[in-house]
Amino acid sequence: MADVNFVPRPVVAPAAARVGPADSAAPLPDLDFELIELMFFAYRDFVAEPDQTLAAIGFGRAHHRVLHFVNRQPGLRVTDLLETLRITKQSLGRVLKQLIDDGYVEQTPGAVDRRERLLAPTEKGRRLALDLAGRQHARLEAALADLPAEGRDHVRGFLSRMIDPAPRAGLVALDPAEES
Amino acid sequence: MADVNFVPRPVVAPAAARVGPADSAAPLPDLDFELIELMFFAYRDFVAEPDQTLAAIGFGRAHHRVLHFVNRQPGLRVTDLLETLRITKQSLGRVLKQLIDDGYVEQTPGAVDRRERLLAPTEKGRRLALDLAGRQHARLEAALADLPAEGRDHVRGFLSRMIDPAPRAGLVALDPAEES
DNA sequence: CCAGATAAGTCAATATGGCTGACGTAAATT
DNA sequence: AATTTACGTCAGCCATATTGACTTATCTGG
Repeated sequence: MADVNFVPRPVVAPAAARVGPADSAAPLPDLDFELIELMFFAYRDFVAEPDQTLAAIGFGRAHHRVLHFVNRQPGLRVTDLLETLRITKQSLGRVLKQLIDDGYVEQTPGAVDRRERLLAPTEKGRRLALDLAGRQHARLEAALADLPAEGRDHVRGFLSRMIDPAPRAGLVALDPAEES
Repeated sequence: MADVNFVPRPVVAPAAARVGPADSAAPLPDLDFELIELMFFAYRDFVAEPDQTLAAIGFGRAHHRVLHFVNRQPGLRVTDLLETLRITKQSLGRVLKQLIDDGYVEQTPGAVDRRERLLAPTEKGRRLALDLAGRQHARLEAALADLPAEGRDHVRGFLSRMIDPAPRAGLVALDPAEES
């Protein structure tokens, strides 16, 4: 067990067999390199399919992320999106403009605060977002299919705990020296 | 259950509460958006820490990947690395050159095939690779800590099955029409 | 032994998606 | 009335990826 389905790399040959003296016998620390690599390969293949679909219509991964969250939370503000994605206004501006110009996302002024531009997917945008999400969902489902019921919760819990807690917006300003 | 530790987004307000008419009641297909987002946030935070360390010495994520696999399989060839990372020779070239120039990676001509340049980390390279891997390992361990013994296997199996099978190098040339 | 394949490196151009810094404008808040 | 906030935009920089073309050294099969 432990390397259940591990196929990613070419694994051409033991590699170390090609070097002569490089067998430096330094006791490698007990790190789970394999799990680290699983994260890398899993994420890479997780986004590969959407990437292809997007490339065909002149979009990239950045457009996907924006469209995804706009579709998930219609009516969200630009600022919300910036915080969610943790990118700058300028970076967002570029891709958002394209999404709007190409008719995937709509902007409407906020009803209560008219400075806000609330974002929502158009029907076209919703279709694309759901198409992309559908592929990713299918892949996730396939990977979860063999697991027992608790397995799904384990995976979900694991991923949740890999996430840094959201930076508490207001409360950070306190200088530790000020504590006295 | 199901949203065990889900904290990522700012979640400023229900969002839909700000739009008036946008409640288009279209029956959203039954996709696990939350899990899709967990993948996104988990991976983002998984690489964030290494990214910071690397930025301090003028390296980026690309250097991390190269150094990681060189450290993992000392003596591997440039070609192996290209296949593992699925990038082009030119992309690799730039990054690899920097790693060599800065003394993190060494090249030695293959003993049997002298065209090959076998890659191995220097002591300095090994230290950096292990430092980065150590942080990622710690984060993974923390996320796995709460799980029961089988939980770890579930996570591992899930990630493994998220990976596309390696393209069988030689066997692809067969045109289906040629089958007859 | 030589022709051709292979391993690696390199030059040049291009695209994407991040970033900083500096401004501008409209609307809300104090 | 002054300030802050939400958003947009111009300009430039950097990292990382791409394609295409070419060179050099070396290995391998006929």
